Amino acid sequence: MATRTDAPTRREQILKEAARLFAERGFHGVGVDEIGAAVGISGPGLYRHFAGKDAMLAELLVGISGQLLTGAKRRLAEAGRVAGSTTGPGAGSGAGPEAVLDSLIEGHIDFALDDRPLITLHDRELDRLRDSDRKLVRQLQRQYVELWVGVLREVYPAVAEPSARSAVHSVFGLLNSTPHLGRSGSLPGRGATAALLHRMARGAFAAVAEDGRG
Amino acid sequence: MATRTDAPTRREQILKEAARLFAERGFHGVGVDEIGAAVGISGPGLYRHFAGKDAMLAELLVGISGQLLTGAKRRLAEAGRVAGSTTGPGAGSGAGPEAVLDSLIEGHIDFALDDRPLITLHDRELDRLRDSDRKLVRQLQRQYVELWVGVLREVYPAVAEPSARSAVHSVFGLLNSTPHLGRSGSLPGRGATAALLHRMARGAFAAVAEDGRG
DNA sequence: CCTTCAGGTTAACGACCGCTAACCTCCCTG
DNA sequence: CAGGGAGGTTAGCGGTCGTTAACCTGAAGG
Repeated sequence: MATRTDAPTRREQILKEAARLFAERGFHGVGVDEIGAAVGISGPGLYRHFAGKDAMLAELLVGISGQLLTGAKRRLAEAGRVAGSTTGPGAGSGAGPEAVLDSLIEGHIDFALDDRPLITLHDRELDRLRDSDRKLVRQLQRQYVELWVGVLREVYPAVAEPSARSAVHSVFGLLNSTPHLGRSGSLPGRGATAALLHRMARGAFAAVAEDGRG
Repeated sequence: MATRTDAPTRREQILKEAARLFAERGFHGVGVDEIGAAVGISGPGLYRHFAGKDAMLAELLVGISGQLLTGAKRRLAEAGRVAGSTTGPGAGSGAGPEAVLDSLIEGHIDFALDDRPLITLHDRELDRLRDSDRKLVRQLQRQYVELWVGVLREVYPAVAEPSARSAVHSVFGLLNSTPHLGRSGSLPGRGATAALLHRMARGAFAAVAEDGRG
């Protein structure tokens, strides 16, 4: 998460290209030879860096989920509040839950715009993992969702928990739609796109609250 | 689109099971033997009904896109208005564009809730098609999107066209999130889920209009 | 009763894929 | 200047997959 200035290592190159290829053609649709070719080496040379094709996917997916969760926790902490305590409502100290929600949305949008292949993989190739890895990824994802649900219900206390959870999943679907927004074509600049997505996410959440005790 | 009462033909069984399997494990992740086993026959027996595995996927994707577009056109026509004319604005006769938008949303939600595997395939396995089929599907999808964009801009005339198109894609992402909403688990009933999604879609669109000349 | 044909079956082929084995070649270090 | 490990290479094995070939069967029709 630290700002990197040095050149990317071979391992990172491989992961990046593998992510792009997996997103484009699916995990089973890409051969190890193609991944190797994408970084200038060929075929089995990858096995000097990874235990196998599965290991690349696992590292990608665990990395994505962990990065999302870590970023969200950091943003929640930066708001000067205490996260994760399930002890009950009313514990919020101050610093505007609305601002925290905005920060979460902003973070997710940044990720969706900067790492489109990863966001594609994230909800597409999960079932191709070994059981243990899949469980880990799902656990990280669940924590991420629950973190959002908690913040959302502080902003809109009237919304029941199942509705809040569904709403969060749906807004993820909205924010993760970036790969479909013109292949770097007509979209009116990154900033405008981010602003648009942010406004829509807030609008969708607000609509849940209007008569939203489901 | 007519209401069917007779038993499904073997071809339809195959398509349905293939859709489910493709959605679960990806096109390349499913073998023809599995598809055959899912309908009680085994392996190469499928070739009495389809030219090959690719043909099944093609028929599924073309069918989905066509069904969505046809349904949307019908709903637009049922509102007693004229569709598709690019001759300019101001041609709307009456019957509330808001109602048309609601009808489009309702139709898409019905599809997303009733045919989750298909909605998953729809934006996931498109690149596995032969060029001609892929072009056809993309053309149908584009018409569908443009139809939505037209209706949306009648409801919110201040929204610029690129913003409207992005907004439509994003709302599709929201509505298509149904596969992630609990594997038939805790979601509070089909009707409530549909209503929630509908409200969120409207809220997202409304938020585009608020200061939304992007 | 014979034919035909739709809709199956199993066997097998050829291609491809993930992975390993064996080998090579720098470059760094003592 | 050894030498050893990091990071490549090519050859090839074993398994899987899509597809075809050849054969079977039961029901419909004249």
